[in-house]
Amino acid sequence: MSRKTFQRLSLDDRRRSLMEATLTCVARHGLHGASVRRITEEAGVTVGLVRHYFGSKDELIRNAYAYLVGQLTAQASESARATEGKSEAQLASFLRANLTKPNMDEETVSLWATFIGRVRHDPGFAEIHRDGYREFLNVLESLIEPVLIAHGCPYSIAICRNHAIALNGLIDGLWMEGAINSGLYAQDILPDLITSAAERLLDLPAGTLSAPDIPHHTSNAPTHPKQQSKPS
Amino acid sequence: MSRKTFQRLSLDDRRRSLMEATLTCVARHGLHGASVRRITEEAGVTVGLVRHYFGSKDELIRNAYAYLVGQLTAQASESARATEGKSEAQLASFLRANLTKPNMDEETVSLWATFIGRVRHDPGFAEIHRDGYREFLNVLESLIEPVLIAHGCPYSIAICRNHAIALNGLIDGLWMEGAINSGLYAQDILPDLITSAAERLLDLPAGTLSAPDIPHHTSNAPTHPKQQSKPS
DNA sequence: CGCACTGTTATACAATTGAATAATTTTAAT
DNA sequence: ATTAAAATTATTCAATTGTATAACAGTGCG
Repeated sequence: MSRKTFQRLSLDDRRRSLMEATLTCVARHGLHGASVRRITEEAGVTVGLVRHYFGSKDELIRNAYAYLVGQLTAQASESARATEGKSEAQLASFLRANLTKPNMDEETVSLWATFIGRVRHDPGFAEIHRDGYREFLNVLESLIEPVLIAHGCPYSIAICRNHAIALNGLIDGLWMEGAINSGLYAQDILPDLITSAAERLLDLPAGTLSAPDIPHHTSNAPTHPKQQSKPS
Repeated sequence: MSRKTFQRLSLDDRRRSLMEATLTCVARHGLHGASVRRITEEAGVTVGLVRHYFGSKDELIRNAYAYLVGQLTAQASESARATEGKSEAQLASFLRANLTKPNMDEETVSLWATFIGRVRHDPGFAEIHRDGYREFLNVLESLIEPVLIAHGCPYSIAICRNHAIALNGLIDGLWMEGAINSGLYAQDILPDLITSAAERLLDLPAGTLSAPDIPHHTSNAPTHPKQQSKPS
């Protein structure tokens, strides 16, 4: 009857390991099925560590949520930052990043929704969500602004913000429904769909955001390959 | 120690009562806090009835979810159907209905998100969600079609469907973020924002959807004096 | 090498959970 | 008014939950 041999991890490593195990368990079994025992088993440790590192299970879950939100926005804005070239390309890259892997992932969306359900009841969750959302809006605004200016669109802070709100809604909605409703339509259509939709939302000429350089191959558009009617 | 006096309810009434109590409890305490005991206490009965009417707690929750989804789409499409006049007005009415009370409600959105998190793990939830989503898309398509035709827009089944997908994404995203993020911006702006956004998404002339007849200048009514009556 | 520190394991415990069963009351038909 | 069937209550039970506590073991410092 020897004890389990173990390895001491640094504070950050152990905390991250527990948070990731939490996300895995919530994704697999839902919030109600993510018990401390399952989480710690997933992380390969025993239950005591939750109390040791996070004080309580709730605090662990809150931290895991913040960890997830951080990763999501970081990945998308990183994708924009990594795109060289004109501001249109960066905005397009950001939009597409939200509707392609790894962000566009059923498990991730499912996780996100599960946590959103707790925002209303837990002030800690509310704060995490609000901060994440605010940052997302800010990134979006900073990407929209130069595009509007470059095209001589009517511009003001209020206009820019409203565009960001609408665009964010579009991203979120397509992201959620698209990831969960795999089956009603192919997810592949979403990146092209959102770039074209964004052009119209921002009153940009058609084609501004789609394929300035790279051919995005709008796969199979059977009958009407493109709608380029521009009513005056 | 006499027993609790009780009243026999019809099968439908009792079932609905239990489903509504379930939604109330999930909204108040989250899924994990909606225990059979709390639910039945909310409904004013004892725990045995869950087994009697639904067989298991999971089945009760599934039914409550279907009940919620049904109410949501019914209310929105009812709002469109009740609007007399041109097809533009009906579409506008549908859009606005999704972003005003009673559909635009933090508790409702929170409920919806909580359930969405289970869609991935529970085939029963998945079916309910898919059916509800499909119907929502269909309603949207049937509202978009006549508007496109009336304005001589390029039209095909594929185009119409893509517009419905985008518009549905916009609705869902604004609905969710708007309801939960009260504080970052006023929810009042959303109805106008979505009508104007929808005009651009569908390539309609500006003003087509906004205020054809009715001035919906929703003067900032701080509190909603009238409680939305639940369909009995 | 020895020793203290603390990360980690192991175990215990009270509370809560969903479900099952038995007992009782209401309702409606006769 | 009797009676049978169904609805509802009351109670029990095993399993699981989150947390608390004590014992152990890996690590680095002297």
